[in-house]
Amino acid sequence: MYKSYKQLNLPEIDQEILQFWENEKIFDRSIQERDPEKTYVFYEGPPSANGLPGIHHVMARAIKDIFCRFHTLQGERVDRKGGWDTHGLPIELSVEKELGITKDDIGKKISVDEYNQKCRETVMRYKDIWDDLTRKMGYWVDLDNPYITYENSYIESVWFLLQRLHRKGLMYKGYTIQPFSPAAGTGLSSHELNMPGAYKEIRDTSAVAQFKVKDTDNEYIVAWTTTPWTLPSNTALAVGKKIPYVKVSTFNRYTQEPIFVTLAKDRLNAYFSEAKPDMTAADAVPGNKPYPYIEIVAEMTGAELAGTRYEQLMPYVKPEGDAFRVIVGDFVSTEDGTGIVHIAPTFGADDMRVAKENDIPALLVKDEFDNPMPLVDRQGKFVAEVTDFAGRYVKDYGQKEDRPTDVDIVIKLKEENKLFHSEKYLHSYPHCWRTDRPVLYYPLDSWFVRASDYKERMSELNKTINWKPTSTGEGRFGKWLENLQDWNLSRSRFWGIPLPIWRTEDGKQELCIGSIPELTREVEKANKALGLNQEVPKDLHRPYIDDVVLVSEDGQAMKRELDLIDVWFDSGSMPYAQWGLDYEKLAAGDEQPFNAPFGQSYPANFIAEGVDQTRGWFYTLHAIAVMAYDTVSFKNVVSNGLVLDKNGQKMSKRLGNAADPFKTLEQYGADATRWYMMANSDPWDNLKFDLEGIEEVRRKLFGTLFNTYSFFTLYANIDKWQPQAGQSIPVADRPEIDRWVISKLNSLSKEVQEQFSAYEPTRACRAVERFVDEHLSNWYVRLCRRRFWKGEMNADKQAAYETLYECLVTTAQLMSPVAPFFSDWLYRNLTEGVKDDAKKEGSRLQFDSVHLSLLEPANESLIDLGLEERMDYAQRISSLVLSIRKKDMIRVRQPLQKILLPVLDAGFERQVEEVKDLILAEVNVKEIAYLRDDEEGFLKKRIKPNFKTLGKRLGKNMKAAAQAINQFNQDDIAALEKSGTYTLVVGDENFELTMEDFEITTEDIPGWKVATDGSLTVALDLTLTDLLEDEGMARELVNRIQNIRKDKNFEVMDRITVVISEDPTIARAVTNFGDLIKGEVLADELSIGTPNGGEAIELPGELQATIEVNKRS
RNA sequence: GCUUGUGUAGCGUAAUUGGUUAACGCAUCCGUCUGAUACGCGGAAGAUUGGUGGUUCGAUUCCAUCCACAAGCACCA
Repeated sequence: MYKSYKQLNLPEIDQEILQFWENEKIFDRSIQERDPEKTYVFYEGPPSANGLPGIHHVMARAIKDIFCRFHTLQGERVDRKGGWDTHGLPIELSVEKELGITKDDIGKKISVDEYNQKCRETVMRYKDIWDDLTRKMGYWVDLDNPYITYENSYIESVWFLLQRLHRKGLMYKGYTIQPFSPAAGTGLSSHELNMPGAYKEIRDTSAVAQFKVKDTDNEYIVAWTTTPWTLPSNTALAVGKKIPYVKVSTFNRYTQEPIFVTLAKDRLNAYFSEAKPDMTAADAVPGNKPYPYIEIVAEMTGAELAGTRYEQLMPYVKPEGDAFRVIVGDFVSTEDGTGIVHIAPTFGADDMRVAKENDIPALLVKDEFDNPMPLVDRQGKFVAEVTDFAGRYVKDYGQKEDRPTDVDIVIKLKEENKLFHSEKYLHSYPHCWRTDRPVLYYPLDSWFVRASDYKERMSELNKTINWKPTSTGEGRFGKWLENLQDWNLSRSRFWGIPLPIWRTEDGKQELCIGSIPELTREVEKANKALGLNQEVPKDLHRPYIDDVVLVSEDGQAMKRELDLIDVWFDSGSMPYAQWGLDYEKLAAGDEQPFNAPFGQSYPANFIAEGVDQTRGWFYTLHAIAVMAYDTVSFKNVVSNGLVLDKNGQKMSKRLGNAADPFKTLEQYGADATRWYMMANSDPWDNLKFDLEGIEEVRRKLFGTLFNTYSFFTLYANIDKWQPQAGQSIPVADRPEIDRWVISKLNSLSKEVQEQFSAYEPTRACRAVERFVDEHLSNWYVRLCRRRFWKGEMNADKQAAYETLYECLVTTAQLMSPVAPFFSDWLYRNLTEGVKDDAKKEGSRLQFDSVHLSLLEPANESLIDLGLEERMDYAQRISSLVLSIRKKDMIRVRQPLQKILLPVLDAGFERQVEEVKDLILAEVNVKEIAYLRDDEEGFLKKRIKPNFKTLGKRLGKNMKAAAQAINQFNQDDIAALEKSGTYTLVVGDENFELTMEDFEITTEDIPGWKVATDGSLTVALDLTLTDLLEDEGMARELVNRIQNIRKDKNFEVMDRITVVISEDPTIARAVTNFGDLIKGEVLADELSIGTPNGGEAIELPGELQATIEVNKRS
């Protein structure tokens, strides 16, 4: 017996199947039972269990799950090691928030030890919730043996990779400009700068300073800045190579002295009102108002201007090198300012870069340890050397001063005839999210990976990766690689992987450690040399590792560089670090000394994450693989889009529009949710997540399939039908419609397998939807219903059962990657009773779960495109007939005599003839007649040019040709059809056209009711004879009696007796079609008489009658 | 600001890669069928394919430009 259910309950199925999977260890078996030689490698990008999972995680993980399951289905072995990302800023932040401390307090209020302990506890806080989601959504990943990035074995593997890069000379310590918060005393990551609210609109004092050209009396180059405090550090001016500049004569508005100023021609109007040759000093007014200039005395391009030397603006400190030159910068624009940019290499990233390119020195002083430092210290104060402003904060850091330093600098410039213009300027400027104080761009020491050295190689190898969608790989990722900068590895934090570099005091000797054994050796060496008694710490994190002192070759003590590494390096190392180091291989000098099964699991066949990982995980995986081993680390990558709310807004807790993944799964089930996400749109498009869409999927796909299954079980249980090996009817011997649906099924199987192989889940899902709804349920089952419930078991019935059964089993397999629960439920219900036998025979029904089954390639020999075509005709012709009936209000139960079909071509008639019976039964018509063209002029035809074939040949004559062809009359068309060729004359050119250059359709059959669909035309004979009317009435009676049976809750197989009240029309119908009625409603007796009670019914023609239906005892 | 992507009926998506009635589903309205299916079927209404220009005999499709949305990267004088 097949299990039958009252109604579909997907969440209940989830529960049941989950239990089953766990009890029978199905996930484990789905890996263990596969050939270890045939692997499909998948990498799990580690989530952080520090935050709660959202609905977008369901999306991302559904994608991962689908392709892993699909490849399992194809017989491959897909190991799926889970992982946890345990380091990083968000974790530190949540710990600090909880403890109510700031970074400053670490080491003071709380020891680093305690702090890190707290991080370690916090990081797995939501692990249980994550595991719960993983389980409930049906994501199969190994959670029992995950890699965890804070474990020693992981850390030392990362060290090994770092050491490998170090040995290749790819790591260096350098000075770069980074966002820095003086108030908090820490550098900030771009992540922190992009926190909401970090950029604020503020009003700054801006200045246009006058830089005096060397060896002139009063010629100046003017440059604008919104940060006057950087002016003492100026060492160059940048211009645009092709930008035109002008030198104009005028007066200084503050000193009234005559001056010449150079600025971009495009910016002239920003500072001057007009040319006024008779201008006097009195015309130069203070304030913001532009005033005139006398005249343009010279014009030049930036390229010509470059090389000009000028005097230092604020000569507090002398530079070491060739400074104070005009140089060319690619970033210079004329959008605002003067088109000339003031360069202070210590306080701007562009500045530093362009200065380096032009050998411009930075302005530096020596700190107390004789190390170079900029003119502003780490607290944001000017150094002593900047005498006028020494000790003053450059920005507002809570000091109580009369005036901001910027204003005093401007005043000083004004007095010295060095200021051309000043005004308050409103702009957005980054602030430290913690202290709310402005950020400075400040040069900091950092460790870098020379990623830019591998720029070309990374691009090259990237081209071998299959990106979904390609635009992300070529565009977003490709462009990023083209402009690759060195990777800043340093993070001055506490909870993360420590940089394994030890240096001597002078920084001249350094050692990069690549494993715990190596560290042990070095510690022993140091102990001996320095007389210490150190041990390798049990935990490689700070602060323990900071205490380790190593020794250089010449006996100097070496201390660890205090930085941690960027957490992105952690996750990018997972292909190697998830397995840990194999010390034997390491000792043997293996270049890839990682534990098994590293060799079989590198590189990955497939990874998937959100697009936001393009420059995150996708990049770090790629960069590390290319730099360390000159390979790709993944061959296929799917980057999914965002999950937005149904209005296209980003989901956020704040807006309250975030969908709760648990509620969604609980209410709709995992399968409907997953299916909706895949079928609705390509996963790389943003998804407008709408619960109604899930409901629709539940109804249309799962509901339909459930009903199809219910239908099958209803009759299969009555007939006690089960598939039996060796007894099945060869497909070739089955009826047309069976062969058709089997053909469709194999076409589907082919399509679905192709699409999944090509990482196109949406296309695969839509193909399944179409098959289930349009073909299986609403054509095959609908037309075959009678075969299941009519009569005794015979070959035809047997064929019907087998066909439907095969369709259901294959469909379960095909949909199983996306809908793992329902498909398993379906597969198991179908195979439960036959599994034992199937095991003996080794058939595909033998498996304990659909996820252990093997999906065979589509059987192409069963695909019959001709058959599919004629069934398509049948569907369309039926639909057309029904539409004519509808138009003329003739109900389907009323039989009609004849359908008339104009013959399109010889093949058409043959095709339709094969499916004639199906059409006639479906639309309740007695016969089909074909109209050939013998009777000229009977059919009214329409002709259209075939643009596809003609367009190429005719080119611009196409328009004239189309016009000529559209004007063909019926005789022209007939002549063309007879000869098969036509000579088209356009202008003085002749074109020989053949039949395929035209599309001829039948437009009308005079005297008949006609409907058309594309090239198909159907006419219907609406004449009603008495006999037809009687049969129509008989069918009405069948319908009423069936309804009564149903109302009375009779069993499907119950026999009945029927008495109908007297009426001449009814009597005639009963006389002529009594046997038909009896057969349909399973009546042993049918009579006209006086019903004893019974049901009152209405019949067409406003006929009233009473029918008495009784069960036969 | 730069880069990338998206824009088709109220909503969600198609369109054989440049070929002529722009398709499907949901929702709405009207009608209808059913002994698996409150499901199906039939019909109606609903679109200047974001705007403008261009290439072409022909553009939803190619190009340019603008607009809107989203993301990424910058944010700097």
